[in-house]
Amino acid sequence: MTDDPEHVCADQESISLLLQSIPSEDELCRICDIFGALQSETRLKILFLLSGGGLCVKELEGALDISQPAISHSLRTLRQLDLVRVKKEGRFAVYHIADEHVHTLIDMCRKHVSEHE
Amino acid sequence: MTDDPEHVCADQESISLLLQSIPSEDELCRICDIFGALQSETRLKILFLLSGGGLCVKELEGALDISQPAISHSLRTLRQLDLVRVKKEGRFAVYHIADEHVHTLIDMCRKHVSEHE
DNA sequence: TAAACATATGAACATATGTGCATATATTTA
DNA sequence: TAAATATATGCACATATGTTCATATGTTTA
Repeated sequence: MTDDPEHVCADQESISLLLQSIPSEDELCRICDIFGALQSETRLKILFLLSGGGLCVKELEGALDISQPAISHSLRTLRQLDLVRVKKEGRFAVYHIADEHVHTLIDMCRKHVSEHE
Repeated sequence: MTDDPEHVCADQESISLLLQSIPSEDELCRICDIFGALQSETRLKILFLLSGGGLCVKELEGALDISQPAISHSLRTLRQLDLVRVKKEGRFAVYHIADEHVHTLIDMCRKHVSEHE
């Protein structure tokens, strides 16, 4: 015998209702892609570095022990999802965090890290 | 001729300094894994559904057009990263969002979605 | 205009990941 | 204890992803 009352499954109607409250396939897909882009040490490092201010590819190359093409590929991924933006300055391509959303996300990560001792 | 002053690359010292401000490899790895878990329509749907309250596997199965084993696999992934937790209630395994961090994350997604019209 | 520099891209390969199927485990009910 | 129910797991396969190498593009300087 158990103290806990047994769980009562919701009927199909309530479940259908629940389903309506979640984002559409399209929206989920987009969210997915964004998280996918963040599932990469390289791209996370880039975002953390850029969160301090704009940097060109050369600087990122100096900071990260990763080849230039690999960095460019990562930047493209981040660019395509509008997580970073480029501005051409002379011969350099200066990348920066796209907007406050992304800044918030990075801050969130920092907090998460610091809270886990 | 251009109005913009050309970008000036930071020297290696400043770059080394920048590097110190980003999370350690270990922490990055953990963040990576979390985002990795979120890069899945199935797992995102599960999280959105659970954000309304605890649900057992059976209910998730009724809501999602996905096989029971696939759902269990997804739940395991989420469990291992402590994004969801289980509580056994009789013969049911009731899953719920692990903590406020995760709730915040899901809310963030909802906001993101609603702000992009 | 040639050379040097900064960045981007494409193809290819190795590895990671998700899903289905079969099946194992655990709990409850008869 | 047998049968039914609820969930978990292992394996295998198809697909997705990241990285490297070679090379293309674009910009500046000599």
